[in-house]
Amino acid sequence: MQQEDDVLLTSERMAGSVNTNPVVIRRLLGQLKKAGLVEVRPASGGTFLTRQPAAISLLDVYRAVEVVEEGQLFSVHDKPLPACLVGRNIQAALDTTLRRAQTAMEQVLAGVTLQQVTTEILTQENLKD
Amino acid sequence: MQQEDDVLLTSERMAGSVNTNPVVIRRLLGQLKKAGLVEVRPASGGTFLTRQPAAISLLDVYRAVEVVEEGQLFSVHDKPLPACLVGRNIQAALDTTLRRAQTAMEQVLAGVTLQQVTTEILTQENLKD
DNA sequence: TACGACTGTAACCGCAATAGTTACACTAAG
DNA sequence: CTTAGTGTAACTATTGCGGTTACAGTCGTA
Repeated sequence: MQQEDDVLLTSERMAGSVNTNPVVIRRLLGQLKKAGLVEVRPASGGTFLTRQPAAISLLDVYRAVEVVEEGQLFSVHDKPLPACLVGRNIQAALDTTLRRAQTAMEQVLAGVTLQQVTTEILTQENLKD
Repeated sequence: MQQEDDVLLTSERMAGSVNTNPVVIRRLLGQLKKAGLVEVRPASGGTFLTRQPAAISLLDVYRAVEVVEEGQLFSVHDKPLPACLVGRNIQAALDTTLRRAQTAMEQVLAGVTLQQVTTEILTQENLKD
């Protein structure tokens, strides 16, 4: 994996590449690191994947940057009137459905790897013009 | 459908029931109306479903209040560097996958009706204590 | 061992989205 | 025509987040 011979991949370079600030990149990198997807060299820079791109799914990334808490893609009104029949039970009534919906979405992400995405990008490029 | 004999369902009542402001309710009702899900009596109040609860899916509601544009549950970085291979193509490369993920989620919502939800709520209530 | 390059993170600003609120014109049932 | 309720504009407050600055921590390297 480690591309030492390649050019050094610092947060600064990445930030420049997507028109943003290095700190934003480092924050994201921190999440990816916490999730064990990347390894970061503190001193003389450089970030590397800890696994083969074919072994990392979009769900891994999605979870890592926690677009949404493990819990709930959908969040439900959290201050219902206890006196209300609906307020008391709607959360539970909706819960399994919403959870299933979220899972269905995540399973699609789980089925696509970084490898596939990069391959796709290159394919796109060849089809240009 | 019309429950004339029942108590009048004004935005004020609904707001009180969920601890919010009548205007917030009216805004939501406006979206549901635009989607053709409800009918609202302008003068002496009252809101009614235009279809049987069994004929309204959670997806209908979800779409009506447009939690997310028809287009994209996921939005991708929109100002890529044209000079960058990845920037140029990642959107297209990810597009079909993300669309499939969103559709998978929506299909689950499409499979559940308001009827089922209300039934579920009542069931929950009976299981209490 | 000291230097320099880079990461990790706190702190702050600014912007956008949205709930909440007030106000008021519009509508229709009685 | 009166009155209760809707439709909507306008404003405020709050929240979340990208962007930015600043600086301490880390570690290859001379």
